[in-house]
Amino acid sequence: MDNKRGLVPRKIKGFRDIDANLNELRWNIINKASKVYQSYGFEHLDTPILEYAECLGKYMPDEDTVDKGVYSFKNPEIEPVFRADGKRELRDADNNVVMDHAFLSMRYDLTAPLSRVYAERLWTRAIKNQLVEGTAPLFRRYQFGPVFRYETKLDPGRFRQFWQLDFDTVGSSDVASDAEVCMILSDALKAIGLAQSDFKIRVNNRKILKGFLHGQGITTPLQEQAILRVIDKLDKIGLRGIEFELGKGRKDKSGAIIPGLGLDEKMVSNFLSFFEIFSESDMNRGQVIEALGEKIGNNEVSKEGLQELNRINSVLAESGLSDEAVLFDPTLVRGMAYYTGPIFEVESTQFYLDHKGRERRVGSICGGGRYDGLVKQLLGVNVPATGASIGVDRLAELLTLTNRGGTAQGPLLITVLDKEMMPEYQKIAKELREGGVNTEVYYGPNQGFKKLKKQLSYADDKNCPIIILLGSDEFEKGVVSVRDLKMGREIADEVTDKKEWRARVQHEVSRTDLVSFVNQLLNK
RNA sequence: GCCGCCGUAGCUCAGCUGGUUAGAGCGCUGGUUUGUGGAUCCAGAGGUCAAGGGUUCGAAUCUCUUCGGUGGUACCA
Repeated sequence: MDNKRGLVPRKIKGFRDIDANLNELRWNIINKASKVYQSYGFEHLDTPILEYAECLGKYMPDEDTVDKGVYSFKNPEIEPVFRADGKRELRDADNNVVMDHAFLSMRYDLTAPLSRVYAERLWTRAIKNQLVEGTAPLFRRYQFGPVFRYETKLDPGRFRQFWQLDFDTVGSSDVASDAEVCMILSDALKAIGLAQSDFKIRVNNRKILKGFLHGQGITTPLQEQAILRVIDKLDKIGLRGIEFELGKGRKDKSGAIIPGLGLDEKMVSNFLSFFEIFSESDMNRGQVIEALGEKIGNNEVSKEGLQELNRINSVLAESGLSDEAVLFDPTLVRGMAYYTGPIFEVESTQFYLDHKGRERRVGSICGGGRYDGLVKQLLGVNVPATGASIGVDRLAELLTLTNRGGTAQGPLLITVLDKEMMPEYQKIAKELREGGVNTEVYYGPNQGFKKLKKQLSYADDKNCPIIILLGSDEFEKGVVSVRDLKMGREIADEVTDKKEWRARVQHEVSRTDLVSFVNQLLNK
């Protein structure tokens, strides 16, 4: 029996190949957004794909395997191990430095590497206790690139490698910088090509909810998390669903039983009365602030949160961001536990039809918030930070699904009618490239007169704007046949006659005028 | 992770109350056209019916397990 392991070319589950069209879309998103980020003063930072697992804020995995959604493995080289205070290497009984293999992780977002970079720069000051809260330097950077998560269930549109496009401000506790996050997101999405009506930026402040929960006697982080998680589902399951999940639990339409948190009825009704006026309301930002003021009473944390919202509102108002563009939504939660203040989410308002004709939506395309405690794990000091991230792949998917993806433009193609004329083809190609035209000479099989058709379909598949035909006929006349495929595609529906079609798109051009003629066609 | 549905050619699917050589459309290859897109017409290649076990004289069809997909649900630093 043949028990040798075989080789099959295949892609790892949850990863994907990106074709020319998607790449064009992706880079268009990145370039447009980056320009906006730069215009606000953010600098471009890149960090490695791999980091020490401990620096990413995850627990040390005990085996070299995927741990809690993070791809990790043991570094093949050995390095000194540090003492708990981080100031020195750990020593063994003989006073030798302890060496070991560190665990490395692939980054699961761009925020954790940012805090590593920031903390690394301040490290010497921190261990000398020279770092005082409130004096940490300002650092603003943007970053994009792939991040990796080991997802166990791969829903459509959810991948194990995907791109993020982040911008963050570290070192400012002023919530005006949170208002700025909204401005940047709005500018960036518009630069990418979305209309104002295509998206809504929703804003909330964790402090308001937190204070309210405290007022209700919810104090442990675990309880808090559980309740926030339920509230997060409001727009999905509605007030009734929230009522059941906070209380006794419920059965969903598939028959699955969702256990409830078992809060008592009094508390549940308090929650409901807090949220009901905000669920599906069309209050403007000022009205939400007013309504919240009545709801939160004297709770200090909530009041602080409300004041912050107020400040954000006044900045937004002066920045021309309307109540339609940015709205305050006290029911917004967001999953991540590390957010400490204002939180943001950008929701696409677009619907699309899936292949079975069902109406669907892409949902959240950006997210972010203030995370004043993130660097603390590394430096022991709170450093304020806020920022947001555009989900590049989500957004690309949205643009594709709503037919705004576009097709990547191919090069001009020089067909090969006669192999003997290859030097001439190369010469023309060189001239065209020097004239600024992307030019490909056909190298595939099917060269020659008889196989021209194959070369033409190749050009078609590659979305080439122009093809050039040069055989002995043309050569003797000192001309080149130039076919405008781009125009050909445009008139294909109205012109059905083959000969007429060819007459309209194909031109004989003198060899000497070729480059300028081609450029004329391309710039038309 | 849990529950439901599904898994037949590169793609979309038909065939399934078990019965001889498993079909279609699109795509692909060649021809129609010894130098011209899409179209037309003709021909051809391509499948151990997801994998493995069971029931049976006989399984794409029934059954079990695994894997993969999908719709919910949970999780999402």
